Amino acid sequence: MSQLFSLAGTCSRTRARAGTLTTPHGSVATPAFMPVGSQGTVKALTPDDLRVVGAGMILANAYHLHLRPGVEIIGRLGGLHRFMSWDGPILTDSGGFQVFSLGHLRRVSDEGAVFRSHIDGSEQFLTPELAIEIQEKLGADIIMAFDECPPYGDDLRIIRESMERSHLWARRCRSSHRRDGQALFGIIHGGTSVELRRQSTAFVTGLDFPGYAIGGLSLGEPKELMYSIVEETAPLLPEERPRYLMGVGSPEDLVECVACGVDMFDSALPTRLARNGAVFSRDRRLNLRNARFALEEGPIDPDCDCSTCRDFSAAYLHHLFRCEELLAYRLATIHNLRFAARLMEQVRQSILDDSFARFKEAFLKRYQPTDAEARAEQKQKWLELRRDRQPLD
RNA sequence: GUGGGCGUAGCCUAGCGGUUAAGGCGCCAGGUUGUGGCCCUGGAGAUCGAGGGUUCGAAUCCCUCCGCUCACC
Repeated sequence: MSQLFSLAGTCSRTRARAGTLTTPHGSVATPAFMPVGSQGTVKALTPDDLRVVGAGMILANAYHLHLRPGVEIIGRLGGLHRFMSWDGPILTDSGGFQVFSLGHLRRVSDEGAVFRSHIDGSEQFLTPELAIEIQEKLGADIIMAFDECPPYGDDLRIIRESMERSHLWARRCRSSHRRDGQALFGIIHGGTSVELRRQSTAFVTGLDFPGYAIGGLSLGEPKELMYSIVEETAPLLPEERPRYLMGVGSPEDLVECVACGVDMFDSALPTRLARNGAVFSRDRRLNLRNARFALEEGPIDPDCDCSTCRDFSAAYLHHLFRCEELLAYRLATIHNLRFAARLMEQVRQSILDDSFARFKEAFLKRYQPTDAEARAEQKQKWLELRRDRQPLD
């Protein structure tokens, strides 16, 4: 397989990197945000829409597609790319996260996880080998190791046991993966413990994967805690391999974590928020359902170059959401994904110009993610937590 | 016209003698991070159709009126 990742530039004042991912279905400029399309569709959009908003790679999900329609069907229909008519790069998640978040967990052992389908309640058994087999049949360009994702708040002993199980599974994934032209990424675990993250990084990088993910974050921990773990973990990963932070995608998180040296991100947040009427703008997040938009003639973001902002007023989107019209989902999703893609483009350009540190400072100063009260609450939570956690690290 | 039923927040209802009238929808705001379009959390909003009476106490019981509705003429 040809070189998967190449560096194009680095920032002199932070750890930010710009690079290129090269896959059988095209190349992707990094840092990159990958929209989530679990069921073989980024909800409300067509592949043409995705190309227009500048989505490089998209993320599908082995768990969802295995339960429905099943990989046999997708295989007979020519694989996932052909099935969903998207000829760009695809990354599939193994389903580890879903087993532990969606499915009714029955039993987990070193062998694998027994759980109930969230669709029909049937009993399912997923092992590292099966997760790889499913992902090989789907045919994504990048696939993920099967891992365990313990909830935030578990104590250190449980996090360590879970991490060790993920390590065991990572080794089995590595040795059962056969398909050429498909890169298997290992996943670093260890919760919010810096020490466990170090151990996990040493173990997983020892298995020599073509790329590495930081998993088990963004599960309810305060943002500052997540940043500090990413800051400690990302630099330990091999410089010449791509680094993927799983499940992170708010604008401020993207900028913060690029600065720690992360190259790839995915998150349901931009698309999910869009379907609930929340959109990003240059200054802050907006809730289009708010009454104040009823007469707003301008676009939701005057700086945005997406088709939604070009053609429609905020007042019209407000109306569509009030009526629960289907077009609302599409227009808001187009905007949020364009916002994320454009943010990544600007970030990348500033890294290449070596002006990223200034860009980051200016962006974070202007962009207000949520309202002040909610942020203060988060900060308080973090301070209390830091007090309680002192003995652990 | 006669007899019955019903009038409780913008809408639909619960409460049928006992603190401060409850809930759903809607409305006003928050939240949402390896996606179920769901969901969660706050908030505002009611002279209980009007007037009179009984009672320590009435949305609740009685009387009159008004409005809606059904049946019979």
